[in-house]
Amino acid sequence: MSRLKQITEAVRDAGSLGVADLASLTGASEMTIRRDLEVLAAQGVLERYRGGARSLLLRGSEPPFALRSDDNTAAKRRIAAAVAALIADGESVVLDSGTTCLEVARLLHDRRLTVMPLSLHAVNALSSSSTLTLLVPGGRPRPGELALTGPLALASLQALRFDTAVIGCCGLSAEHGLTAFDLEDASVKRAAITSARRVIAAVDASKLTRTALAHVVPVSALDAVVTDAEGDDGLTAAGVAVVTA
Amino acid sequence: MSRLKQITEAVRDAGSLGVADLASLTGASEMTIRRDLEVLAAQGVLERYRGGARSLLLRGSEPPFALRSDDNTAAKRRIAAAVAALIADGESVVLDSGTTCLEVARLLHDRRLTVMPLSLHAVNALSSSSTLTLLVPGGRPRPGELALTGPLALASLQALRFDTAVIGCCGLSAEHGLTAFDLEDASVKRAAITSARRVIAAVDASKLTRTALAHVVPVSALDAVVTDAEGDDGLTAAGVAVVTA
DNA sequence: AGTTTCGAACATCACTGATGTTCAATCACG
DNA sequence: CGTGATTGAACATCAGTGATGTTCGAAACT
Repeated sequence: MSRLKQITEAVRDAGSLGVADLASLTGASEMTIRRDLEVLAAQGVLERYRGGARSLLLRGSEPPFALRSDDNTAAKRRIAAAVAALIADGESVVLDSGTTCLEVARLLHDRRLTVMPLSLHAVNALSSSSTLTLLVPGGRPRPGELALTGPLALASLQALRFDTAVIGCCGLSAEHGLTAFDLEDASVKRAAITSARRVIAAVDASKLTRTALAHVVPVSALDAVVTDAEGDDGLTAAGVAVVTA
Repeated sequence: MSRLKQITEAVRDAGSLGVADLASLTGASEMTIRRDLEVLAAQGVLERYRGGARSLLLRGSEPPFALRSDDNTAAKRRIAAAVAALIADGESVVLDSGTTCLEVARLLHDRRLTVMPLSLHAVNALSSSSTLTLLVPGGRPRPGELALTGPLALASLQALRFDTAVIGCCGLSAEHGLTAFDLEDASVKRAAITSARRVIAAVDASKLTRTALAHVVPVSALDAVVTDAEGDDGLTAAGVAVVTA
């Protein structure tokens, strides 16, 4: 686990912690801890005060992109590979924001497809491809996440029709459907789903036990769920094809 | 001058050249030349054949972004600084693609503004800013240049009104107005100009003696031209404020 | 006023990317 | 079909960059 994440979690669990505590916890020097706190404060994870820092992470909010991106990479890669295998050459694909979908983007780099990613991270991963047609939606990028949101993003999606939408999420259950932490994200996801003929949700196991604030769609709107979990949680019963990566 | 540019120009001037020639010209090993040719071929600058490469650069086309970006940086920085000084805090700005405008973007990073850049390079330069409101237009990024074009870009621009447009170009003269190499770019520039109350053109000296294929607007559509050249070329007579950086 | 904390500046180190060298495989041409 | 030139993969080397630690003067609490 990276030191940044270690600090984030220690501060979150304790509410607030001193620089010296964090230094002895991580084994790094106090100067390094201060530099880390500066980075995390810039990301909005915590707030510094003289001598330490206090957490700003609320329950129900999401840790920032940079800290999630190397979480569980193995599972994400497997899920992404399974998703990529479901996509046929020549298709047009809208690709959601989030770390799992970013892995999907990397796998699509040399494919022959039309892709519209909903986050600038994925746009950057794909912008050097010479084989695929890249479409950028408009919008206001959310800091850190770089997910495109707002009326421009919705308008871009409404103007187009895709063969497939690949959607990530923060929570998924047969009961509560697909949920997201951010309200704006939720409406973008919904617009993406509406614009696509087929909807694939890419969901790692941890999301299947979680429900987030914003409801996006019921599971009946999904055609397939790709996950690394064993349990099914009633998804098949709801008429969704579950693919285990 | 970078070795890549040296190779590009030597091949362009000779039509085609051998690997050994390029190695002795640049002082690098043949292996390095081969790797360079691979890069340049991927950018569409030239075409490789066994033993050498032949140029693909047509007269009237533009060398790729990566080769222009560290050309004349001093002049670009000065122009960019003068442009940034013309923009007041709180304004909304649409920022054209191109290397000069990318320098402007870097200077706007910590300002309090609303900015919509028309190229992904500038988007990336600004996406880490916490002070400004960043808007991304939709569109299809042109390879290399990463300038956003097409109906989505036009729609994004038509949906908004800006205080200021900062426009780069490939050619500018009192007689032929503002011109660009790429037709799609030209319509995006025109849409940006139409959506803005005030139009500033950022133009280095080399552009003032050049005219490109696509006509964008006459000089009368410009409010100010920021340049590093001494000569005026009849711009002032056409009613444009000329700022010499 | 005294003590603690902070951050700028420099030193150090690991790592990445660029370049060169070697050599087996491939290609073009006679 | 053979021969010599050309290519690119693999490894070695080196410089530049980024991360970390140390020091020390300045700033902030008590």
